Amino acid sequence: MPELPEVESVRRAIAPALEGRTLVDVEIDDPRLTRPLDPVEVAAELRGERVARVDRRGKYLIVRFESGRALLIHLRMTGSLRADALDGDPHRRALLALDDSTSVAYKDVRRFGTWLLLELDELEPYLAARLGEEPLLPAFTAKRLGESLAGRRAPLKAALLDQRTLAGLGNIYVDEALWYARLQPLREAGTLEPDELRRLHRAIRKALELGVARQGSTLSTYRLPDGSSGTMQREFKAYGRTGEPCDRCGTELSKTRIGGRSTWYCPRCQR
DNA sequence: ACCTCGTCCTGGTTGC
DNA sequence: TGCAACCAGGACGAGG
Repeated sequence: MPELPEVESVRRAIAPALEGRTLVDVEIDDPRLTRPLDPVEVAAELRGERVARVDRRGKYLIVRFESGRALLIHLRMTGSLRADALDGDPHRRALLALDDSTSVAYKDVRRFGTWLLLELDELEPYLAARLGEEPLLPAFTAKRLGESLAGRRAPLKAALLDQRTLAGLGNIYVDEALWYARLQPLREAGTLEPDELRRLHRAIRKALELGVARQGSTLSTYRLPDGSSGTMQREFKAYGRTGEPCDRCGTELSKTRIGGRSTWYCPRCQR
């Protein structure tokens, strides 16, 4: 499931292939990808655009064109960008042909992913309405985290999955961060003490930075643009480890369901 | 304003 | 063995 570390890993790997290149042909096969817009029209709009830079905000990839427009790509569950045409792949949903005769393909088995073409003045409002602080930037502090959780009665797990609290955490990295922070996922989000907020702030940073360093976690479909796998799954402390001993205290890890999402935690040292 | 839940999707796994 | 039911979850909209 592409979360911040996976999207950032894809960005770093695909940026050199796209930056400075002109889209000489664009093919979009799945109407769902550009919904509610007609994929044929979006493809036509993209043709001739030259890529200035590839950025990331939360779990969004931002392909910025020299015209000022931007293509906002969200991989959702199973989307992936590949530095390859992926000819014959039944799950290829779009194909970009570049002016250096290379191709970038978009593959998405479950078709949750989205492509949105925005004008220069639409991009920042679109993102600002949906996303909180960028957790790996200096502006994200324990104080800011406290402010975004203040007064909230939802469980910590649910509050951290909300992209407006902070941008980029998904089911995996929330469980990992809460394990590092020694905080119970059902804790009421607005009740954290200053010391707990500092622990959570450090833990979020730690989980995400390790994820980026390992180029994301490959459980089934996540791949880097060259088709290789991330290795963060080897570092999991909580996610998916039902019944395994906690690396800190040895207690068997528990699995529960919070906000409709599977949640793993240590019932002894996460309070 | 805040919170929870159902929906969209497909393929792999589980259970009868 | 075959097939149905279940499970995975990011974002969004409906409803409380």
